Amino acid sequence: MSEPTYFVLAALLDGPSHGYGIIKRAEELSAGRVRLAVGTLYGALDRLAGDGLVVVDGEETVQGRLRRYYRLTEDGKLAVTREAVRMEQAARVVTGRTAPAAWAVWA
Amino acid sequence: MSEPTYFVLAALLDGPSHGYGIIKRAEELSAGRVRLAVGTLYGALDRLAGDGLVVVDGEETVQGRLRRYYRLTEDGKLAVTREAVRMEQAARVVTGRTAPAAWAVWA
DNA sequence: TTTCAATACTTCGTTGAGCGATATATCGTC
DNA sequence: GACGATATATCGCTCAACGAAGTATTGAAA
Repeated sequence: MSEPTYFVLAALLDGPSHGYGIIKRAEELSAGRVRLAVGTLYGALDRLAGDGLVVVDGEETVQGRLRRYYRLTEDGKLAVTREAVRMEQAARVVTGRTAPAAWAVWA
Repeated sequence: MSEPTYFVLAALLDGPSHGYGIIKRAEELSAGRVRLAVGTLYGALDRLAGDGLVVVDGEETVQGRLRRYYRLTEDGKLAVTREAVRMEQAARVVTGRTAPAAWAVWA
């Protein structure tokens, strides 16, 4: 899973959100580092919906603008959690050079 | 940086290695999870060499088989370390849900 | 008043990484 | 003699990322 896709899922952990809201939330969560391009976002949402990791959770019109809400499925929560663990382990390969094989015990 | 590329660099932290050795080392480091496809490996090495993150460190013929050694540059070491920190922070967004903004203080 | 930034979704086209497949070659084992 | 491990080169496909352009509303600033 790529970083943009990961942050789309992570942004939805706080509850359903719409496209633009996800972009803003991902930027917050990453301290400004991850700025999802619109093409990336909507492409990722379509893919994730196809994979059953998110579902459309209704639409709403606010001040003349359409909002389409997306919600994490249970599969989606599992996937993003597994991905976080995977990244943590991968990071430790480099950051934990003094005891590089420590995490491998539980893997 | 993608996971395959990251593990190519990580495999070289122990010292210079050749293509096939990198594949095996990456598999070890990831507890068997990361199996670099040959096309991925040599493509990544070319790219990384072009970016100055690795350099060719001599060739050797062992039992009739050519070995081309690659070595991490200082830039490469920096890049893989930065990448590890980035992944750790990204992982914490999900795993550290009880105090999600904790790391943002130092970021 | 009109222009600009923010909000909000759609779609197109390009780029490039990942990767399977194929080719070539040696060596040891079964 | 066939197969698996070791070892590199290269082609071509697929798909994610992403910039860009299009459409549309609202509010603030100039």
